[in-house]
Amino acid sequence: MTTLYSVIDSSVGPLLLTADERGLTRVWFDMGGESHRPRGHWQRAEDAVGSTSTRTIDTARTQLDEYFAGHRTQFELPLSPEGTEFQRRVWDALAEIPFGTTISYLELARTVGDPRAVRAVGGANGRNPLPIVLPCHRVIGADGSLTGFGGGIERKRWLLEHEGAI
Amino acid sequence: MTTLYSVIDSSVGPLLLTADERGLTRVWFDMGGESHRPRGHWQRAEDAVGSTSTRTIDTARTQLDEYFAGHRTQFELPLSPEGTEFQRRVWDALAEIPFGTTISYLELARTVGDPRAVRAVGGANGRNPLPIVLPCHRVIGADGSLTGFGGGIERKRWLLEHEGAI
DNA sequence: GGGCCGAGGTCCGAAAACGGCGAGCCAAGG
DNA sequence: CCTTGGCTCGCCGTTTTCGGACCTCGGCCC
Repeated sequence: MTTLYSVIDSSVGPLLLTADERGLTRVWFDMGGESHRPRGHWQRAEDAVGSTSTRTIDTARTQLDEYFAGHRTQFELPLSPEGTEFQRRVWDALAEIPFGTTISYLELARTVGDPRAVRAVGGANGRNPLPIVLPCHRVIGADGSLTGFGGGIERKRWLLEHEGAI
Repeated sequence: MTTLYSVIDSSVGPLLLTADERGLTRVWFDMGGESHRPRGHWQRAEDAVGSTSTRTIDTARTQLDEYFAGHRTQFELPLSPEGTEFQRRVWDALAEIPFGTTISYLELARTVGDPRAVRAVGGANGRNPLPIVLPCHRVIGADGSLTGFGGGIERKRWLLEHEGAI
């Protein structure tokens, strides 16, 4: 199971994408420092044309471009996020939130099954490996505050304004 | 990083070898039961001729044959044992013990740096993933007793007699 | 020979700390 | 009154920490 990567440009800065044979594994924002640098054992997607993983990254790039251009409201590509059973349940639920909509952590917890698991849902949200594609930015505080975002509140606000959901 | 395997015959019974691109990863004795059965996701070395890993396994087979035939007293091939930093220090030290020689756990502990870490060295020895190649069988009790061996004391005795070190 | 103890690293399970929250309460300002 | 902001507390999955048990021993005593 080899991992490929590629960096693309976007309205919220460069994005580092990684994928394996099963699908897209991560989307990283450039937060400065180490986190945005490719790991040593990854291979450049450009050097492995024709592979499944490369096709996944190409598709992701295309659809993200369309999203930022305002021509796409949902993503359709193979995903392969790694996480616990609970986290995957939360992330699955994220995919159901429509473009331009927001919901609260409480509501999200409810759809996941346990309204009391609010903070746990917050945690899982914070560890979403596929921001933008899995729209964790559409989850906000019950009082309407933006609360937090792995890529920085600024990017969260930008995305919500771009979707006309501010 | 894919793992290849192959089974070879030896004077102490069949040996299951595994290797990855970096080198030999494990040598398993047949202890009966599950432990000697290849894991599902490994590939047969014979089905991947030409790869680095296959060459490693071929080399290992050849050198082990020579060792058991009495024509070889040390191994020269890429190794890739997995373990903690402490364990690797111990295993590195193992490689320095000459053919036909024995040392005590205490001496080994000393060369590793801390004479008090005797039992820890015993533990690391017990988890040596590359028996025979990394000669953990040459480590015996300070009073000359054989004490223990992952592959069974019988094999330890056989190896030491074969090396004329009994 | 047998038994007891001290030693260092690892493994494993238990317990505590930590969040991208929400509700309830209280105090201050309009 | 009503709103805001600041606290406190309970909730739940995850991560980290901590404490014991275990071990291919060696030294000491009987």
